[in-house]
Amino acid sequence: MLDPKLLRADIDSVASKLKRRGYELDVEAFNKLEEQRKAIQVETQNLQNERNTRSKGIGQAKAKGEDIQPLLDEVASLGEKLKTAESELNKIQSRLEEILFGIPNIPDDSVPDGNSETDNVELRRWGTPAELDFEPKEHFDLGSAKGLMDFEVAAKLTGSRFVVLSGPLARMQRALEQFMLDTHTQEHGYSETYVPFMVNRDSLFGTGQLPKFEEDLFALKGDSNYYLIPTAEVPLTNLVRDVIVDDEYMPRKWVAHTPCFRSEAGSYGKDTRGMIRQHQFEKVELVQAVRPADSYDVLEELTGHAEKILQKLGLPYRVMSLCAGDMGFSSAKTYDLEVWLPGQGTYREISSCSNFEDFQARRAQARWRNPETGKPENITIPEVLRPYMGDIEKI
RNA sequence: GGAGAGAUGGCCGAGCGGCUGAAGGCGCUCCCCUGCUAAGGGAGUAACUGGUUAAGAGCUGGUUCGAGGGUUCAAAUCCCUCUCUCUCCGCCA
Repeated sequence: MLDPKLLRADIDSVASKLKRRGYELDVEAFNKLEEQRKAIQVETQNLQNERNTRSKGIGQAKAKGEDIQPLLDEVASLGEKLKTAESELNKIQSRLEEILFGIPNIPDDSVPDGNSETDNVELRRWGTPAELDFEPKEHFDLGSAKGLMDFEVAAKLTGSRFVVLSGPLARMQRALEQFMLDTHTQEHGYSETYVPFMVNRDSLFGTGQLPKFEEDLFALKGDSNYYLIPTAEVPLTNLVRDVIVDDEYMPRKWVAHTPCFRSEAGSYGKDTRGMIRQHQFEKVELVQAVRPADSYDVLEELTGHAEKILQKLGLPYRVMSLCAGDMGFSSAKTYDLEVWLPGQGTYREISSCSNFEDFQARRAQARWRNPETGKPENITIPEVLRPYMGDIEKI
């Protein structure tokens, strides 16, 4: 959510920046509502003030043993007036909020113009796609041929857009997860984190999936408050929801491996073959909470961390700066990493790095200030697990 | 699933429906004292937000004692619903 003060102070420039991403802000409507809000809020607070001082007076009179009936008669009509004013104020404020929560983040000035994918700007390439003297196959042909990747049996178990991996392929997925976690924790300074795979509405609201994108989520048991996470970004970012942290707390660097669940509503017919657009997939997510002034440097740094993984794996890729019209709702600037897919003869998105500025923080009421340092305690690791944990003996 | 207890400021912990934004303690900040250390004395110490303003300075309002409703002139205090935490019993693919 944008800073309401920014909208009050300089709505025109906000509107023109939002226009770059194809969002039309109704300036006139907002200003009008805002004017009403101000008038009614002042009136309401005046009435509250009157009630407070009068009630105090009644209390004091009673304490002195005076007759309070005349005073009670005086305030008789106050309650009704206050109630009316308050409900009017609530109505206007919730309308303002509705507008506010529906406004996407402002694209940074460095974000290229454009409306769609085709306007994204390539920044750099790494690696060269191999020259092959044979016809490369798609991953699903390779996997299916070896009997290690089975979409049919997954469809039987659940439905379309799921997969069963077997033997070395399942193990390779695990190896990738481990490799990424180890690289990010040991070389890039992230703190490994295990989080719930289900979150409540407040958390989804904090990162901006709700209220607008409910249909992209899997909810549990109808009207329950539990949703499967579409990305670990949700639990990780919400770690600091409603929290005021100390300056020393920053920067915070989290990495988590989780399954992700997406309904892929609206993408029917797209990428129906293979593992590219599944309802369930594994992801290693990086999230940093940093001081506002550092956020753009950190975006570059974090993108570099993601690139490092592809470099170590020897996978050619390119870095795209998404244009204003192609960025996600909460993002102020986004880089996509696109990896070369020999079977498709093209680069495809594999990773996405965004700076949300204070958009999510404000939504989630995450602020910074005071620290809470816990004392570390030693936990002995069972011997058989040590090989999987870099041979350390204690935590 | 059943029975019970609880949720108050950075932390601990009081709190008869009005004079409690909240006693007391700890912590923290500043000052005094003490040749170091320890101790002692004094003062201060919630957040958010509206209006005003160039202002995150000041002034002046409002809101907040787990959350949401309600009763009342007045609610941390009374009533209802919900969430979470703790204890005991049951269940556990």
